[in-house]
Amino acid sequence: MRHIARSPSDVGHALREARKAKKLTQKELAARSGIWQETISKIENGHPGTKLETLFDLCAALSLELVFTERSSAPAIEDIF
Amino acid sequence: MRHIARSPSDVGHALREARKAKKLTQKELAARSGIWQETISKIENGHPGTKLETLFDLCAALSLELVFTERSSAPAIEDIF
DNA sequence: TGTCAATATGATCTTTAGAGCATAAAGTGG
DNA sequence: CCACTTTATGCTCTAAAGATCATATTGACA
Repeated sequence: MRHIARSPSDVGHALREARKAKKLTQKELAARSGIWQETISKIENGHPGTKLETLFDLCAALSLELVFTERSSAPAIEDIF
Repeated sequence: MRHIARSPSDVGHALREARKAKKLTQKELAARSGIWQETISKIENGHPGTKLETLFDLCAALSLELVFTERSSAPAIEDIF
């Protein structure tokens, strides 16, 4: 799993893909992360204003990490391998 | 440039390193990103609650992108090459 | 060490995320 | 179709981010 994100809605997309890849429901992820299912739904759908703390709680529960890199010229939202 | 971030303060660290690598002052970055110098200072120092919108504004101004990946077992905060 | 740039801190104010709860809508399998 | 699960939406309330300005502190260097 590897997703490039350049906007909050990309983040929502990446989180949803990661969650699905691990076959978790929002409810299960909520239980693991401490973030409410309703909030997860909103984040996955790109609602504005998500805080970094919330993001990292979800990342931890999904065993994800964020890597900052120089911006590539490659296409944005899509998955890369 | 490549930084792993697993917490908001890692993000602050990564942003500061990226800004310095590009030889920009907080003031210059503020002008480019639309985020206030005071706010940049707080983010770099790990003040809580930074929003994704703010982060991406800074990333855009620094030509950075975020990549979500499976968590490695490698050491956390440090830079990797 | 004096000056100016760079960064940090601190206060106020406005806006809003997210908790928390209820419930609607959408999916899905029998 | 129906019942159940999953996801989305909507509400109120409270805590807090970030804009904004003012100022303190730190850092560079001539």
